[in-house]
Amino acid sequence: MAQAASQQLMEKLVALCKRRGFIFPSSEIYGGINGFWDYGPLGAELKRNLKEQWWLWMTRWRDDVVGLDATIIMHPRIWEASGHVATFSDPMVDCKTCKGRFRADQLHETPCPRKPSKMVSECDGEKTEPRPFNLMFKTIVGPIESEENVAYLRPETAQAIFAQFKNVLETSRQKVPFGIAQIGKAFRNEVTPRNYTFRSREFEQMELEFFIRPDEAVEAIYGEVARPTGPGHPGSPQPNWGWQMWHQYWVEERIRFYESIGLPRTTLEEYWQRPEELAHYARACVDIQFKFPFGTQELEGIAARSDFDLSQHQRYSGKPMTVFDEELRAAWPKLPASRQQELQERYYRHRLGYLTRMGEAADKAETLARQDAELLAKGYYIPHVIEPSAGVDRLALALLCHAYDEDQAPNEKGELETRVVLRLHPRIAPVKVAVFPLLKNRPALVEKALQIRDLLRPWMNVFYDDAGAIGRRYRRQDEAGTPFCVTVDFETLGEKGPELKDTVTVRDRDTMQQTRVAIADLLGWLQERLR
RNA sequence: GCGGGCGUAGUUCAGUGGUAGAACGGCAGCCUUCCAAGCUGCACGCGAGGGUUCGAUUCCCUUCGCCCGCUCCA
Repeated sequence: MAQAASQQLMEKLVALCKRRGFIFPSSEIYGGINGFWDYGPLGAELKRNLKEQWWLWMTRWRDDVVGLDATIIMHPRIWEASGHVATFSDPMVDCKTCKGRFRADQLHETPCPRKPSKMVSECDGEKTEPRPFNLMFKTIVGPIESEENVAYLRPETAQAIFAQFKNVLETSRQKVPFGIAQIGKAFRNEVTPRNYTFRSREFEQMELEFFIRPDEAVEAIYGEVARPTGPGHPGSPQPNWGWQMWHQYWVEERIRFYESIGLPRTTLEEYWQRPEELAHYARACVDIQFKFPFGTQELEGIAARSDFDLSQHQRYSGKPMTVFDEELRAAWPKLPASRQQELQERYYRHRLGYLTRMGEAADKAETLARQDAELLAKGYYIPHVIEPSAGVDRLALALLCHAYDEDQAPNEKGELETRVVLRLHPRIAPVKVAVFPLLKNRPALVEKALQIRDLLRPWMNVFYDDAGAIGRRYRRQDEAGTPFCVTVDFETLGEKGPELKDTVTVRDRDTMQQTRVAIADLLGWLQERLR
């Protein structure tokens, strides 16, 4: 029953998005293309506002984060370093009998789902040939279609940040801890795009890579590392924070962001990945999930990625990804020898573990890890990373799902009718204010309304409408999620007495209440409520 | 990728081997002194391709897309 209701809600939402111009199927006149969606006039505004809010929140309003806008196609070696070529392109075998799909190189180690006593390689299910299974979109750079010209559309925006880490560090006058933020398209050849726009093949990400000192460096400088003492926001960043504090800080910051654009905490769930679920390089990962009608699903992942990413690029590119930390350099010689040794040993073990997992030969791994530990004592390290990574499209979908509402409103005859209203937060509403003349066939009303449109237009997205009855125009804006409608009536013109001259009615989307506001105060009145 | 269901107007639906209608919506005009009013008119569709047929939206095949379940999900 609940399932049927949620399905109905999604169907209504999809119809509304189509009808009002939020979201269309891509290439619809040719029958559409699976996993691709376009944003119409209202959707484009919504998404733009969403990204704008994120950008303000994550970079402009902070001193310690800067932006980046990198290319979608990058050097293919980036995806070898990141691990995407390996994990995204295993040849797979499908079993037509049990419908299972298996990695071709693991058939001898994977039990058959039907007869677990046998391995897949020895069961009698009918299997396909191994087929390459690449979740990255491939393309050719340059006109020659040859293997060495193959490149990929990025499956995530993050790697560009790591690849440009050194350039940004050197030009931005930032010091660790600091972050690099980026918004951009990413592409994944998903097996099954599903749930409307939730899992699309072309999508947009908003990612922050926040670079922090390794705990050993914090400890060397400040004596000890501050760790979380309980749940909740830990307050303003402190220099002695270790990775756990930073991770918790970003989880809480991100939730505050969602609250600021109209997703209350009650609509969200935190999912802390269990140790066995974590990627091998991750120390922790929290998914911020939204309770979609089709299930509770991830909006954003906040991962503590250790120094894995920059380390990989250091190994693959041969360029050092270390930073020099003057405070660490100054603090180190003042430490007792035993402390130095203990910190170096811990750092060494961490580096050795990483290098070994990445397949370096034991003796080489030991040499490299020893070098890293020596560098630490001189003030050099590879920064660790906290990565809050959000999907723009699924967030837009979450906002639409949360905003969709139906209530009862009286029509002209006083009968109750169902009113569809998108209760979007004013910050992200595509249209901030609609301006109407009460009647279209009175030139004085129209003229005044157009003046008000022009008055507000430099400051916000305004929509002017004079077609049909006023009630109909209100309802149209309700479906678009417009928080305020301004109507110019005969009072505005001074026909009902001088005291209401040059005032307008402002109608509130959610309460349908009307307020009389002087035109002179209108801009300020609205801006206060749109902030 | 597998199995099942479904594709008719912007939306929700009806219908037929002789090339389609309703409601709501949209646009234009008239009207309308605050919540989808009224009148008049207009526009828009059988997902695509192929086959059978004198003729296909209807039957057949292919394909694309959507929904559900499974699978997958760095």
